[in-house]
Amino acid sequence: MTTIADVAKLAGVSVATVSRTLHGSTRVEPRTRERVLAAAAELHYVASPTATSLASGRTNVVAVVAPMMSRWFFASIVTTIEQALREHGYHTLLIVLGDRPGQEQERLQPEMFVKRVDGILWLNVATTPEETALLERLALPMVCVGAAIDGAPTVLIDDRQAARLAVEHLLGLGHRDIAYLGTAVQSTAHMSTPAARVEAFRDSLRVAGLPVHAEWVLDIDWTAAAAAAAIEPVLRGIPRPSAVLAASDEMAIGVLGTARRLGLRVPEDLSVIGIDDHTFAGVLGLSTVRQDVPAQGRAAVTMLLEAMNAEDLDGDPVSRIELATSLVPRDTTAPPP
Amino acid sequence: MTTIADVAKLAGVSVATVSRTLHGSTRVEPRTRERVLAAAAELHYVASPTATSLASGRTNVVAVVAPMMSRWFFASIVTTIEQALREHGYHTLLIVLGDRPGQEQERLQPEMFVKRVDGILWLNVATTPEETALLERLALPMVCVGAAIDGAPTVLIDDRQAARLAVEHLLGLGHRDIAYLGTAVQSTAHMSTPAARVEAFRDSLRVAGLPVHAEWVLDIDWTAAAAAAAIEPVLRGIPRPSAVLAASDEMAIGVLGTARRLGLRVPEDLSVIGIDDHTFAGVLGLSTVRQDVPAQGRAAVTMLLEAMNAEDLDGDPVSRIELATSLVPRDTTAPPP
DNA sequence: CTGAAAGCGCTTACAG
DNA sequence: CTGAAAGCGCTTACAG
Repeated sequence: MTTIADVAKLAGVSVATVSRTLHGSTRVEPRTRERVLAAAAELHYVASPTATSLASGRTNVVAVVAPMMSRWFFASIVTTIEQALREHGYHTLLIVLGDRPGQEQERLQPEMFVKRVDGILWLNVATTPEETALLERLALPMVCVGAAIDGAPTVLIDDRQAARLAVEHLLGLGHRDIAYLGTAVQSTAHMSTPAARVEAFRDSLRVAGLPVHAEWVLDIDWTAAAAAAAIEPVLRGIPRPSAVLAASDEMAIGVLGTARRLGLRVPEDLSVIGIDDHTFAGVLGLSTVRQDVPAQGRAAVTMLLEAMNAEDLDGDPVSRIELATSLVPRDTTAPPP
Repeated sequence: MTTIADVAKLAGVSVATVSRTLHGSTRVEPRTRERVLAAAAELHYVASPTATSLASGRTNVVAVVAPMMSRWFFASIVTTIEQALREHGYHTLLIVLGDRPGQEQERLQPEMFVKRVDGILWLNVATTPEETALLERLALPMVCVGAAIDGAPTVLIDDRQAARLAVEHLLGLGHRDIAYLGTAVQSTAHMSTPAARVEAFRDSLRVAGLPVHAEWVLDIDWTAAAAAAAIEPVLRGIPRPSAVLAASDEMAIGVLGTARRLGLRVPEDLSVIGIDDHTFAGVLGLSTVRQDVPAQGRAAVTMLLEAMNAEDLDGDPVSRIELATSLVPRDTTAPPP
């Protein structure tokens, strides 16, 4: 591999001058600058990031921590984040943690971060107290998306509004018997999204003077398969709900599947609405509440860049960005039978 | 941050001894070993990966290059890969390239890899000749999944078999008029999967003595939305196919959506089959041909680890792993009307 | 078994 | 504007 010394020799200057013309703040005489650039190009010189980091103290790497990639939200936001970071000269170290905190062994290791990354983007991962403590001890610039950790800046959507929009849509259609999928499970107990959505669901019914059917509020793990299984007894029951609100489109798709298997027509016999506006929502005609995932990713990156470039590492701006959501009615919701 | 010198001082030994007891091959006297370990623990010492890399020449980082994260295949395989790499002490640098080669600017930069990673996992990304040349110049250990690049080891599925299984399933049911979605688009022209699948489709019909309806073989970009749009005129046409084979489940889901909108019952009026066994396939009752994505990810990691640890960097084993697929008939395929 | 020292490839004050 | 030199925090022969 060619080093800075090779370039210096070919250009007939010192390594310091090479370093300066390549990134330096100081001025370099145009002619020597050209010589250096030519030599670097000729040798296909690429500075060793490892040496650069050691000397400069910055790694230009950001850790992106997600509980999984297989869910639409994470796949989408990671794509946006990786591109936004790259535009700003940062590389993305991906850490997929799994969504069950405190399993067999510690999921989070200091080695993942210490002196390896300049900052952390924490995506909707529930933490144990030990993990929170570790992150605090790390004292790295960090921005959370979805789940907030202690005093870290956070970007999220207005989860209460999202659920409220969905409920109000169903109420407006005339529904009174509404099932809900996706309360806070054990593994997400520390996260605000599941709790906020189900609370808003309950509140909206209450405001409308309607009862909440406790046995129709289901506590499952936010996958399509779990939703499909959990909703079956409810849809077979008598009476059964005339509408289902799923806290995510993936769960809503599971409900669609079960309705089809049971011979229930959607929306004639059953209305179904989700939250997300998943890639498949349009194609399947799924009514939903849309959240702008790329916007969340870009906002998080912007906030992290600010935090990493902040002079004083103490002055927590404790910023918080909350994005609005919007109703997208499609074909799976209609007045009750 | 605490350094190796801090640990050495606290333990009353030299930094060399600390380094040795922490990773060294050489023996260290049990008592000094204990002192060092205690000191390291007390100080929460974590070696600077940057300094370690510079001194040792290895980064313990692998670049994972994917065209996107938003497709099921990539989300799934990246999850597996990240975990497999971590188990072996490697970190994952994620690079999302976009699926259109040769856009505005070069997608691939030497800076992404040079002296930054020990190896590359190349996931199904079509390359331009310039990109291939760059990768060759890099001379890094590399394993490809899906798309093969020059002499690099590759893991893929038997694409011809996958398409054949699907066609034979439809033929067995009595279908003779079959549409096909997902031939090689411009952006995937250099990749073997799209071509292999459509060729196997054609061959299978030919073997059965059936004609291929050219206007029913559609060239789209492998998304559900594109499939939903492209299949519409075909399903509205007279005559129309009695079955659709989509080269991916995501496209098949798009077809399901359009069939529903047009009031076509599946499978009574139209059979639909995909390839993948996507997370949603079970829930939606989609017949498909299953590919084992985690197995592909694990195989790729194993091959890359071997390549990175190989003594002689020249002896290309040019290995190639081809995994079989299996038919998973569900509810969306039935005999033609 | 252990320490002193060179070296990995950069950056960055400090002189000039 | 440019160079010599120290320093970033490790690893690894080389002596002892």
